Amino acid sequence: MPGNVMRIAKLPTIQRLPSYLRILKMLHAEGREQVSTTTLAALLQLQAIVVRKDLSITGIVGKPRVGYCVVDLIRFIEEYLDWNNTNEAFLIGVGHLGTALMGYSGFEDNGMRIVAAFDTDPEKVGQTIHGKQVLHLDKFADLTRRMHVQIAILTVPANHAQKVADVIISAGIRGIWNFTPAKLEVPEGVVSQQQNIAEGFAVLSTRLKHMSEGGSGKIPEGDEDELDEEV
Amino acid sequence: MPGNVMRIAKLPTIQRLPSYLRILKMLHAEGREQVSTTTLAALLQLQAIVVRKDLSITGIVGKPRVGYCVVDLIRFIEEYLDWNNTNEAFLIGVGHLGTALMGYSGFEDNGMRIVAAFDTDPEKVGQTIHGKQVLHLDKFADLTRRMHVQIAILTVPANHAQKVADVIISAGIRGIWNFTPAKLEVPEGVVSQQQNIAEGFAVLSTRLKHMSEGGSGKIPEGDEDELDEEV
DNA sequence: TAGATTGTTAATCGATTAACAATC
DNA sequence: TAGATTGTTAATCGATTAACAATC
Repeated sequence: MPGNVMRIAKLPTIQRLPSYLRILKMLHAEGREQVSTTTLAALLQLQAIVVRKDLSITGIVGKPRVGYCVVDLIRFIEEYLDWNNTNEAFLIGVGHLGTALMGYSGFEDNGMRIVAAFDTDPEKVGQTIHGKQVLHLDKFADLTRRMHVQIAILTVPANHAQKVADVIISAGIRGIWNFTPAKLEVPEGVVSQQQNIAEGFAVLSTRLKHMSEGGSGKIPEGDEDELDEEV
Repeated sequence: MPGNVMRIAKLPTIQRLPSYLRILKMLHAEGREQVSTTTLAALLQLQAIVVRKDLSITGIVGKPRVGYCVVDLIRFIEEYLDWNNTNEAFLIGVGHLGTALMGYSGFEDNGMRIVAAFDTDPEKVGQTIHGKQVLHLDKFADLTRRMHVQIAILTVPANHAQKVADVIISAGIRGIWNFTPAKLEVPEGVVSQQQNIAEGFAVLSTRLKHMSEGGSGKIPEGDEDELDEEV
């Protein structure tokens, strides 16, 4: 019984919220004060009804014939996602990907900031990368407690992922953004969210394949019986 | 009418296939010859019935009481995803993320290989990163045609994404793996797949928030009426 | 006012889960 | 044989889409 696979209601909605936020901030920068779901939908290649349903979960109230107040909408979405006050995060594993994430400036828009990184490699420990110190993993527990950091970004090799996860969880980490392909087992009360880039490529490959075969990238409904492979 | 938002049947299944593949390759490396959905499900924190349904779309046939032949299953999944013959890809935009992806060795398991990278920055053009040449974007069209490359990985700044996409599409690219937050407009016959890391963090944030509020990270069903925010 | 847009309720669609016969 | 597992059909669940009254 896989009990720690948590279900979250309205998952697709939550996943779409960041793109609304991004567009809204762009509109706000352009001086736009009101926006309708029709406009948002066009910009994001969605149906207007989807946008309306999505926004409603934040509790925002719009004006018929006008739409929504852009700044209010930004505030409601940020509050819903808990992105209104910046969450501090530690990154563990300063490889290529870890280094790239340390230099990614976009996290500030997601209410998150990497404040330090950890590794065990003596070559990396002591360096400063993108303005952030790389510390030895031995110092993780102490710093996590002193700085009350709750979120960790995991960019270690897959075969070390569980071991490192156990360490950082016992140090007090409550949420792990897992960039490794390893499935983590975490205790009750700890959230692990996997960022699986292979997923995305699987969808791309399949759509490309079916496009060249079938025609339009859409997989036909009932006729997947042919199979030129014998066992 | 957002016509280029393509629908693909069984999207969740396709997204799960890479994790089966990863586990199966591990089991194969350990010398395991047969595997049941019960075992796979336990390793991936899924329900056995989900695994069974997922695997069935590849056309694999199992043996009651035994399970599936590991190597056959690997072959069927790879064939379904079109990962059996290595697809060559170009990467555009040699920033932090682009560099990290160029050094990522895991793509070979996904039937994909980055063969060269492109940029317009004179400082970057001419370099060799992780054994791959960085060429000027001017050479993209010529090389794409000569090498018959169909897939591009887009890691340019978001505000250049559409412009660069137009260039590479006219050069013959058929599939774009888009790592920018910008929504791309692509013509009929071209597939654009967005890799949106903010999505993942939105889910993590929301689960963390509701865990500390509600209790177990599961969002309650019908009582999201309270809202301590007045307009 | 006329009409675009919101917000809600109902209908549809697809994915997950349950049930169970078939199989080795 | 007994029983674990497959594969299929049916039931449930949730998300998307459609319809439409309310509103400014």
